[in-house]
Amino acid sequence: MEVLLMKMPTTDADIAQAIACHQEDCSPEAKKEDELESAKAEMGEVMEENKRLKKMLEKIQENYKSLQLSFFEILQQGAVKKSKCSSISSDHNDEPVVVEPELVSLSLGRTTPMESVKDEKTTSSIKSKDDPEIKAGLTLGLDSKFQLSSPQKSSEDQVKEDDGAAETWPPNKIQKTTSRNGDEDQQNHVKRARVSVRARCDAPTMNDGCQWRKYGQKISKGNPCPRAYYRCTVASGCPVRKQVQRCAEDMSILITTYEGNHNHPLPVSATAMASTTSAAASMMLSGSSTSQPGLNGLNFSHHDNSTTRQFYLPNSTSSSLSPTITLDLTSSPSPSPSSSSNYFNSFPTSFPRFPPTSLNFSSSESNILPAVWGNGYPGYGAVPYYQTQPGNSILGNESQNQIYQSLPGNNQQGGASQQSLTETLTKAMVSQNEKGQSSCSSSYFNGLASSSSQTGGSLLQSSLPFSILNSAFKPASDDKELKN
DNA sequence: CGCGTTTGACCGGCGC
DNA sequence: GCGCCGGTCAAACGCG
Repeated sequence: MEVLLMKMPTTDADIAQAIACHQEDCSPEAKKEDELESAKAEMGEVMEENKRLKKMLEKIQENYKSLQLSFFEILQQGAVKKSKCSSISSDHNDEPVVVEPELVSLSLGRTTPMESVKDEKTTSSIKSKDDPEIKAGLTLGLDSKFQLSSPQKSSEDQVKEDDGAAETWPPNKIQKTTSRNGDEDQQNHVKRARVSVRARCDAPTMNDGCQWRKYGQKISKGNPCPRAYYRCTVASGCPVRKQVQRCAEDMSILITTYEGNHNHPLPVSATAMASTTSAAASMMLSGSSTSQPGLNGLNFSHHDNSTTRQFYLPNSTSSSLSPTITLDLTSSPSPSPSSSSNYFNSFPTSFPRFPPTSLNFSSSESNILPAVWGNGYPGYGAVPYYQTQPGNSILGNESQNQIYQSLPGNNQQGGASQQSLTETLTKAMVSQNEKGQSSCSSSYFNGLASSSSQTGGSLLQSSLPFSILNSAFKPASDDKELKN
């Protein structure tokens, strides 16, 4: 690949030289014709090489997509597995070990494991024949997948999860009237995960592809900016809610907190955020089911002592009962690092089971994600929806996944954002996986904050800025989308 | 007129 | 028990 790419300018230069010689030379006509012929032949070769390169790029992109999908499946399955495993083996049993799957994994618009396995098998078997590098990447993903996945079991969990999500989120009044078991109800509340995303965004709210309806606004203590409450209106009974608030430190930073599982198929453009938050929530909850940080290789507090570039919600919307994971997608540190550091250090640390977890994916060079979320879409209606019967969430997600996979390489904005979003998370986590750590997904967090200093020969380098990934694995058309 | 937003009231959890 | 605070409800309002 690189050899071919390197070859291109030289051949072009050769052609130019030949043409120049052809123009300057005043030799007999026979010689001219010979040179002309040779130039034409070289042109033909270059064109063939171009075609081959295009094909290779397409293949690489397709394989990359399939790898991404499979990776998220691995994460989610691993999360469920881990939670079950830890709930059984944990000696911290001051609460019932029965952890309902829907509260362990925040699955926003993900696909069914079975379907994904099929896709993975077919795509990889077809496409990984010729290129050894691609093959290596695929086998990497497939190996880990086959080690981790237990499709049938997971799909059962999936069903429970989707069903349970709609039941557990209704307002407290309904919860109390429908549930007679107060402890169980409270456990549900305890295990509900939140994923908050910090991103620079000028718009009042991040455009994440879903439809939201505002149902309330509050001035919260400690932040002059009001907090807005939104409810997902893609489906009538969707339990997903989000809170949007500007950061008190930096008004340009928008903090969006997602809560709950979508019980309906998502718009294509919404799967990016959904899969990202889903994976993040799954990972954290898989770890948080073990009650002590540091157990099973899980060390959330690792971040607390590391860099000052991670932030927690200044006045976190989460009570001490709700695990919250923060995805910091801001491109630069706070304008006043010292003050912000102090400020966030003063954030209450009274998280008995769920210390707030921060993922810092920010890069000094990459400001892609906020741009995509904030301005990437002209509007909700701009991206085609996949309409299906409400309530049949699994079928809907499968179909949606098929649509997502069938997106052409030069596809819509949704595809571009999906790549940039998922690449962000994937890259950070794949780098952890390739370090040979345990298959439990929570271990992906280990050393994440210091991942920028890690080196290695992995396909997806964690030290690479995301923009490099995007430019390297995307067709030119996607780059155009990102610039918009 | 329908839909979405605004905003004050209300409710429940939690700390003192 | 009381007050504070976060979260939600629902009537009023505005806009297309």
